[in-house]
Amino acid sequence: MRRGGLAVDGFTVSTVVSAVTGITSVAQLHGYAVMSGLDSYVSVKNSLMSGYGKGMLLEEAERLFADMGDSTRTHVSWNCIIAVYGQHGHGRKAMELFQDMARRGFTADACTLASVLSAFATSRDLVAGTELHCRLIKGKFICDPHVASGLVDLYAKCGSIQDAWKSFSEVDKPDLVLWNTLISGYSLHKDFSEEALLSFRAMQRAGFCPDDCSFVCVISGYSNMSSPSQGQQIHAVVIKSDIQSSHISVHNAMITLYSRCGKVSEAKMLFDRLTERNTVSYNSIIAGLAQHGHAAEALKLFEGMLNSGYEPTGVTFISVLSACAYSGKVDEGWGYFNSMKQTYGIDPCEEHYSCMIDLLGRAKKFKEVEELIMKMPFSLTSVGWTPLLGACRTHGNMELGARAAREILHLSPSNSSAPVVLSNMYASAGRWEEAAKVRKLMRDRGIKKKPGCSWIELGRIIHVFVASEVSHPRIKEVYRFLEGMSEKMRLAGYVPDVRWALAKDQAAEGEMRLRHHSEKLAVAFGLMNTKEREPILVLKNLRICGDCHNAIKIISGITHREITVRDAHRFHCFSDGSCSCRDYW
DNA sequence: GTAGGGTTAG
Repeated sequence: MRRGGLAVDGFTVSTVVSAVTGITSVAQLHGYAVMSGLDSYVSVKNSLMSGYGKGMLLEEAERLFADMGDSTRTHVSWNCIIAVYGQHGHGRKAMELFQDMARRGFTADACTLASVLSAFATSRDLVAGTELHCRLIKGKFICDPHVASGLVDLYAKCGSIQDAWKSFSEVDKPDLVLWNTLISGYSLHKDFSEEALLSFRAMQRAGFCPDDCSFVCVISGYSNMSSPSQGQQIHAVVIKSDIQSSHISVHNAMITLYSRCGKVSEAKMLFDRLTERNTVSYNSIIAGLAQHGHAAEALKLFEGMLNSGYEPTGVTFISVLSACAYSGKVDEGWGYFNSMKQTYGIDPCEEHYSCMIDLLGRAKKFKEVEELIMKMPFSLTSVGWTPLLGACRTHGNMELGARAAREILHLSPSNSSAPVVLSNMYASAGRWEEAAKVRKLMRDRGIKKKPGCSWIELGRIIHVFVASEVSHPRIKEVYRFLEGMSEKMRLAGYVPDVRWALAKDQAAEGEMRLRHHSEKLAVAFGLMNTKEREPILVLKNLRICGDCHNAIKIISGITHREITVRDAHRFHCFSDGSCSCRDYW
């Protein structure tokens, strides 16, 4: 351009700067602007501020803004710095500037509000966000798609999905991004996966052509549904849409979708075929492999990732540490945990500590767990206490388990799984009175146990089984089938483990209850209704019970079937009488 | 010249 003899003005530099996201380029352009005197243009300063913000260099942006002073600033300068604070998750700071701006006589526009709201969404600040929303209700701004998407995003990320929908419905003509925000909001909530799909279709009916982001959002909604046939269906839609070749994030979402549907080998194939990868691609496949118990492969891939020059992130380490936890690799886990800070400059957050607690707890190293908790730079929330409680149950550490359960109940009083686990622990140790006390506490507080349910998809129909419930139309056949198999199971070494029966049952009654566990019913139904040797997949909302785990191992041996059960934590792949988790879970 | 949505874990 310069060689062609055309003048480079402030506007050109602004345009170029805003098109550049890499920080080195922004710094270079900044240098160029200073040298050529173009930095006297406000528009250039504004764009440089945005450029620095996108490059996560908050201080540089702040310096530019401070140097400008009130005489140079325009309302766009204010909008830019507010957006930068939003990108860094500083909601309250964005709000302060928003108020400051008004005090100094600058008028806020839709652009300003969209940025402030997005800042609150990023910082999950429902209180401040709602306050701002209330002040907007009388005005025209809530009908602006940019402002509305800030509201939808805020409410969805803070868990108020109904309010997200309300904010969406205020807008007469939603644009593509607003639709995507709604779909993404639904996809964040497991119970609203169906709505994510419905919105995706509604958006198409409204005449919009989904972009890469729409696909990413709807695919992550599908991932929560864990329905293999629907997973394949959306893959077909992606391929047909022709969007797939160019968008790495769509592929990454598909990798997760296949993993969560129990098809980790398909996920791996997809990953292997990628011509372009990024850190998230690695994070996705490492997570998938870890959840399926392929710890060695996950860790090998992690090493491959490092060798190929990809920088791991905090999320990478969550998968890596959970791979170690699932496979009992204590020393390796410590090595990776320590390398986070030392080698990669990543400060471990509570999730990482929680993985370490899980790793050490499963390995029965409770002393090390307590030391780690003492050394932590913050106090544990239920995120960390939950795996510890699980480990205490596995190893029968009643005292520490009771403490963990108390802490969880204190921190999140409506948590229903902690008291159930605790009362089961007491019950399996024969401490019935204490078990009953916990049950009473649950009743008093109105805490209800989440019913265990398992489901299996056959011919695109999802069959749901709830423990001890007889609502499935063919439930009698299922019981007959299990009855018919019980002798073979006994001969193969199955002994019912009544420690997993709830409450104060007599042994015989406990055994009956075990037989009614939802995962056994779903597995039996699968075996009855599929061809010989056909693998089956069962999904469960809670963790698989120890007795079912043992029973399904034996069933896989006597029926020569590959049976995969995905519970709330991970996948168990049973075949020839053993499980991919090697009984370490 | 400035603004809104996305993938990964638990």
